[in-house]
Amino acid sequence: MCDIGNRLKNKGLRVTPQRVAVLSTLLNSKSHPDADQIVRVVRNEHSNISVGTIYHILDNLVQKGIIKKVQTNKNVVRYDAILDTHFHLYSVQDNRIDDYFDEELLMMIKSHFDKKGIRGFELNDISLQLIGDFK
Amino acid sequence: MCDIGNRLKNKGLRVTPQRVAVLSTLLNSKSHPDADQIVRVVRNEHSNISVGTIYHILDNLVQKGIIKKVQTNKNVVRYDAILDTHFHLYSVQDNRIDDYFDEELLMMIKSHFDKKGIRGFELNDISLQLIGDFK
DNA sequence: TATTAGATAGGAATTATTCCTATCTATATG
DNA sequence: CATATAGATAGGAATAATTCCTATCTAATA
Repeated sequence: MCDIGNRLKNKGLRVTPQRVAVLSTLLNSKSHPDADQIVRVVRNEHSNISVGTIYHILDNLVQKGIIKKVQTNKNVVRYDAILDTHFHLYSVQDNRIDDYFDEELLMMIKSHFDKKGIRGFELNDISLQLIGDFK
Repeated sequence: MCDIGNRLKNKGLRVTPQRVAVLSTLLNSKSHPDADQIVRVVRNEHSNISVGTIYHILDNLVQKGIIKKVQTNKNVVRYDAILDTHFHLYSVQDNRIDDYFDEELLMMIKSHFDKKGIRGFELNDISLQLIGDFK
């Protein structure tokens, strides 16, 4: 059984062609697509998969911690198949979100909070967007 | 002329009761409301201000740099009247977003990027969300 | 291979936002 | 202070993103 099947099975989700199609589409995408973009790619290959199902599957995958939602300031939700904490380069102009891995910065921020913490708040995850323009 | 009037005028926006109501509502709010919440508060006092106008005004204010949009992973846009770069405590459970000011951390991150930069990317702003739970 | 809990298709419903245009008004100017 | 007008608003229709509904289907267990 392929890796994608295992990811589903390990979290107690049945392995269906629809879920495999959605998850592999997201794994193959570098651009943090929204649901509509995922729908278009998935239905290119499997024209019979319904839109509602794709939304439903994306929810499943988020609930089970197999994928994550990406923060935006638009009224669309975008998705990310990379679970390890990492950062995002966010270009407003071309609506593009790229991954940005910076282990040094991540350690710096983590140790900052390990030391001082935040009164009244239990920190679980860090989401850093670097806003600017690609050149 | 009050401070709110000046904020508008300085950016070349006419001072109208509608704009004053929207901006002062946002300034008085600590919770980074979405448009619908702003609509409800504004129309509590001024029941004749139309919903479309409030959306339009929020856009104006963002365009002119008088307010900012806040990143979320829902399909609603939320707003922030504080312009200085600061961070957000983000609780998924109760859908609450609080401000978090941490000058030390901000300086740390800024100087990190002053030193090393990001190849192929011009950095303009930093958006950091601290995800967890209030206790 | 039969059973069934869980998944999907397809479309309707809902929610958030944008668009449209006739009417109105803040403000610059005489 | 009266007025002209560029810009703003009201109200509702239109669009976009997502969720909901339910009859049907199927992966996986025994």
